[in-house]
Amino acid sequence: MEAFTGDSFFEKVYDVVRLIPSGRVTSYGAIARFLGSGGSARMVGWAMNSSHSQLNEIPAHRVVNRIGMLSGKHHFGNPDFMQKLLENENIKVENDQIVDFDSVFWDPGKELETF
DNA sequence: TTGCTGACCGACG
DNA sequence: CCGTCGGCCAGCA
Repeated sequence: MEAFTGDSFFEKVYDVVRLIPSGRVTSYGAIARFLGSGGSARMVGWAMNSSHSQLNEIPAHRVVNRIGMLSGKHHFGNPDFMQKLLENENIKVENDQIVDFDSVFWDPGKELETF
């Protein structure tokens, strides 16, 4: 995948997040592990925090923690905005948690295993 | 330059 | 089962 030409860890994260198809979600740890950083899942979240800085729109609402909880909803300006976006993609959210998370989970390492 | 913080995760008791 | 702790690394005061 020549798409992953990002020099920094952040740009790689942005690339992966952008590749998340509509109606699917992934976790910070999955992205971190896919990038080979393993335990640096926090950096993925931090990259999301800086994602507003990017000119490209980052679908950060498709990135949640490993249990499918909308841990970062408070960073979307309005807490309900993230859930709204997910519901707009046929992803059910209940009590700040994605319903049937296992079905909508998108693993970069699995979907992009050719990498 | 040093040190604290953070949208996480896994291990341990 | 549930609370706690360490590690990961880039920004910022």
